[in-house]
Amino acid sequence: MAEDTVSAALTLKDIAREAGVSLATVDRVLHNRPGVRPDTVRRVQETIARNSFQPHVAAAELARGRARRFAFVMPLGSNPFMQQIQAYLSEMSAWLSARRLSIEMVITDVFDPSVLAASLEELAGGNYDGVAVVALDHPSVRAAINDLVDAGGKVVTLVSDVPSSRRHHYVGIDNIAAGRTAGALIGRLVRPGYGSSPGKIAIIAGSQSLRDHAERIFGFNQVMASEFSHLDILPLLEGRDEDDRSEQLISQLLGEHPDIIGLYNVGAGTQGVAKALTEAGRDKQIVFIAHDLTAMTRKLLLQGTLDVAISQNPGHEARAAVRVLLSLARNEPILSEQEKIRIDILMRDNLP
Amino acid sequence: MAEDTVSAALTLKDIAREAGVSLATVDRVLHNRPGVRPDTVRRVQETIARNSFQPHVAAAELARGRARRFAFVMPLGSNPFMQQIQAYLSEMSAWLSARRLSIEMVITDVFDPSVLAASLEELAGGNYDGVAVVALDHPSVRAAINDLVDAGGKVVTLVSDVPSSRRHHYVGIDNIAAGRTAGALIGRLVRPGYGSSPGKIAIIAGSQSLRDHAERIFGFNQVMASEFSHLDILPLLEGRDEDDRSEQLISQLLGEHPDIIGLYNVGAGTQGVAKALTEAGRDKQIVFIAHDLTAMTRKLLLQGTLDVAISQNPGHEARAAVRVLLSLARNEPILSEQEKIRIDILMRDNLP
DNA sequence: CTCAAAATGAGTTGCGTACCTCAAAACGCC
DNA sequence: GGCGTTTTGAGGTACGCAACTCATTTTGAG
Repeated sequence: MAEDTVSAALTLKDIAREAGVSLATVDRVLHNRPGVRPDTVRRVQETIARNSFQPHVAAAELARGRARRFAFVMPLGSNPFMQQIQAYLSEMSAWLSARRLSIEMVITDVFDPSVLAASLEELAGGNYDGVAVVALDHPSVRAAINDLVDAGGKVVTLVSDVPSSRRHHYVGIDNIAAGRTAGALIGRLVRPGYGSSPGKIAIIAGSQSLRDHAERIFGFNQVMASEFSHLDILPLLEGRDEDDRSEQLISQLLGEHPDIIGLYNVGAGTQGVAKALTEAGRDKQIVFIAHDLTAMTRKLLLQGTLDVAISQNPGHEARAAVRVLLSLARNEPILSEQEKIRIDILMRDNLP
Repeated sequence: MAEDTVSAALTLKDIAREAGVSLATVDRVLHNRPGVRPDTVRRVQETIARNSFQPHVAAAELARGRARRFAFVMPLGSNPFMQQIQAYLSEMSAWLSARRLSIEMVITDVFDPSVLAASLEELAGGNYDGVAVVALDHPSVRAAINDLVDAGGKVVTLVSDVPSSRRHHYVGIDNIAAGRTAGALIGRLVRPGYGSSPGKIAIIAGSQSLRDHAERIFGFNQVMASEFSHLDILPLLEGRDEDDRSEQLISQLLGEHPDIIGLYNVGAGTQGVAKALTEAGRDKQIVFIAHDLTAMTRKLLLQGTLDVAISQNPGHEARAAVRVLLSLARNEPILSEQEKIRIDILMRDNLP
């Protein structure tokens, strides 16, 4: 009887007692505040580790008072994937407000390095606890990100990374692997040509100068060269992610090459490409692979025009970015397995 | 100046003032405690809704004092998928203890309805806040689940569902869709036979009486019949999820049928199946699809023996189960998009 | 040994909610 | 109008930690 070792959760007070110091000292150690001898710091940390003590997040959150503010820097325009991410962020509003978190959207031209860098520099004075940014990889953007980090904020790159910066985390996929996946699928799904040619593969992107597109193209070519070298890859077309232009380019290409058996659309403009395929009456013969799951690609998958959609889950990216920022702000470990974004292969039968 | 509408977060006190009642009454309404006139209840709820007030979860968590206890009822034996789920749960220990949550594992024979039901009934007296269970669909199990629910606990079925029970949530995949996905992939990846036959497809499962296996087989056959009727599906083999037995069955089958072009393993025993394929020297010619990502299936994918692994993410299932139980216990809404388990198509190039 | 600087102890306050008690007010019924 | 019951108000305590102040002790340099 009496006070037995009831395995009730330990508190800071218990740690203080066991380490033979006062609560104030434990607090100083826990928050890296100055004025504690290295020796004492070690003793306290050891006590914490020995008991695998974890501060009660609810208590910590309540005590700190002020709410946390995050900023999301997202691109202008009507990119459906980006809009989906924003929609999922809005969907979290109840979750966020119950935790006294606020998110501010900063819509800017992320494709202009100087504009993006300026937007980021502006945030540096805003006293944000964290920033998520769809980042273009450019020296001035890198510098702006590093400034944010130096100002004490946490920075997460979203969808598009700046590996050379000191950002804390990247939430997005490996686009080279995505391109490889597209290549492997095209190579394995196409049926050998009926005529003399073994079959040609067409590829269209928004622009080669977009980093994610370039990486996908690189991965795609890698696989085609090494594993499907018998297939004939046609020169890359650039559709600028526009439906009309893409449709026109593909229509013309289909006219010139009656022996196309596979088609990979690296970027947007899928609706235009699909239209060209359908109007040429060749949507069932040509294996068509594109990116992202939208209402439109879903429809195309169900009707068989599109064979595979390679996608990254926008909801997952939105939530992962928020969770990572929150964990970073709390100095909590990140569940890296949970936050890793996968390359989803979506076909008609495994549509979510 | 003066008190302007600073958009500081509202508190219960603000709600009480605005509704013209005391804190105690708001508290009674918020927790469905008796002793409040219906009229007043409505007025308070309207005030809460109008301001879209969300109680501060951290404060609520701190105030309630006692920690939450969850139980996970998992199967005996060495099923690697189940062991992965358990491993991911262990990995969350820091996350859990920082939130004063505890998880107790209850290992039992989930394939024996009476044993499973008994284990569940035992938990009903344990005063758990929530239970996650890998559930066999059987009347006595259903009754036990309903008892848990009646006792006030939250119940989540994991991996395997009991739709007819009053469980609050199911965390797992649609196995019919998984089977359909396997069928569509086999049908599209195989190369037409070289001889007279268009090619035969072999299928092996653990047992037809396992619900998840039966559902996958159903989905597989559905797709094969409707879309790939030119392919010849061989009679189902039952390998009891054992490597040795599966290897033997497949070896024999390969000997009898030189024109097999596709092979689908519905359950476990993938290592045995792969061995039979390799030893017959036909692993590169036959399209092989199996389930789940383990160290072994990963190796088989990389070396090309296995063409596709269809999987559900065990880490996601583990975390989703915990999060759903926690949200249910807090009477918080569930982010259903987040908790939905997807059917992953894994090939060599999109391995996580 | 002296003294200033560094390190530590002791204590307070507040965060927003849950949960409880007790008294007071309002209500419904006869 | 009186009575018992129901509803409401007012208030307190506790949860574990952050953040702060101020007094006291320890330390190291000269």
